[in-house]
Amino acid sequence: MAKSKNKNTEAQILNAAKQIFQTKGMDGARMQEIADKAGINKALLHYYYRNKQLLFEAVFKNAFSLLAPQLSAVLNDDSSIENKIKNFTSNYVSFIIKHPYLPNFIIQELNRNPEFILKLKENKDFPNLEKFKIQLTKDVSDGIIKPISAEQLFINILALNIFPFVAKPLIMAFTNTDNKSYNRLMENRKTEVSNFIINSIKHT
Amino acid sequence: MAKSKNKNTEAQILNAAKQIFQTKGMDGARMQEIADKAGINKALLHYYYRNKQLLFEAVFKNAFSLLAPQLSAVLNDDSSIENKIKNFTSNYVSFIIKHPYLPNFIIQELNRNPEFILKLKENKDFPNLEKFKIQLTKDVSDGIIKPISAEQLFINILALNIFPFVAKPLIMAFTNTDNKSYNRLMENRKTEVSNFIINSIKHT
DNA sequence: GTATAGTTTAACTGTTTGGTTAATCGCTTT
DNA sequence: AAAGCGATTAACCAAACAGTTAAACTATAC
Repeated sequence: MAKSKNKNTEAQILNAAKQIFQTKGMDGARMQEIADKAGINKALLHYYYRNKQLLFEAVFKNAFSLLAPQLSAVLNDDSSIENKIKNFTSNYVSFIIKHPYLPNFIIQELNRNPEFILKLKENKDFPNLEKFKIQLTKDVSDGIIKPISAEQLFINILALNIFPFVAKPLIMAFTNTDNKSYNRLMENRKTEVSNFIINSIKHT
Repeated sequence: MAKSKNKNTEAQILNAAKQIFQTKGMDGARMQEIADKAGINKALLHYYYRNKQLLFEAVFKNAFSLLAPQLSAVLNDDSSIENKIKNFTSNYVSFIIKHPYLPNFIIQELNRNPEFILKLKENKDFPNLEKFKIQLTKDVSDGIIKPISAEQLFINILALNIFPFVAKPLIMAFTNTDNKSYNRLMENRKTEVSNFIINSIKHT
């Protein structure tokens, strides 16, 4: 079984590392805990991934490669701005439910080490605003959409969708909600948020 | 000089701890590094604050006590909803410039330890939505503002204002901006964001 | 069946880290 | 001037930690 276990253990390690790193961060994670969660010896971690930093980077890149396509969808598909916003908003909530710790993990670790994103930017799949910018400029000059820069609109879309999950404990406290009703709030946002954005930018 | 230095060192420690904890987080911070930054011996940290956890809590509570009044302003002053949004949005950007690491620090540490907010909720100054809710309900039934729940609107206000600072490295990469032009973007948001919100919710 | 090569482990190492201790310093009081 | 006391330090300690090593295990090739 040894050789067939090969790929299996490697994936098991990555999966365990994902759980630990995404909840505790690079500094809070312990190699021993990852090994325990993967059900293997600690030395085996170093056999597959040479050290903590490399294991972390594998997890981080993997996480980012899940998030990036979600964003690229808003920026590069061929539908109208209005539809892009609608689709992204409803899809993103579903996406997050599958990967609840992901956005916070990425944001937290990028703040700890901002140079890290330079490596990611070299990738050709890295989200790019150009197409979105052209489309928006056209819609604005056509009078479909009120004047707004692509950067500001993009920031607003990200903010309204991502922030409620990143700041979940804080917002739960302010709004006095438990987990169940918070999830209901988030479920409502699938349509609330896109209406909110479109209301704001669409010419009447 | 010893007794006069008393209050001075305690504040120096808290200040150094603030800088280290807010940039590196609880797990990434080192007691030695805090001592060095405060210009004192490591044992003196334990003399004033018994251990790392208590020193951290002092820093955290201090940070939260700066943020809370900013939020309470939106919720409890007597101006119109429109003015609240305008004021908060422009004030918040100025506030952040003075305390750039603060929102991220609070969000990050609350995610690491969500039970921590329970202690804070006991405080009577803890931001409360009740007044805001009543005001909004009235404005909605008076036809001044389009139907929206207080929770959703409050989340939107926080998201649009706070997220760009929390996710700064990520957004800088997506929008291809350096520090200078990012700050310009943020400066523009002082008016952009409040217009964006008011456009969306105000009845025409 | 045994040599080979990749996989896995137990045990170990060196260093970092939070925290302690006992001594010293310097001001104030008497 | 010396006793008293809070503030400060150097030196130390035990635990936790990332990483290493050398041996054992297991499937396959010959």
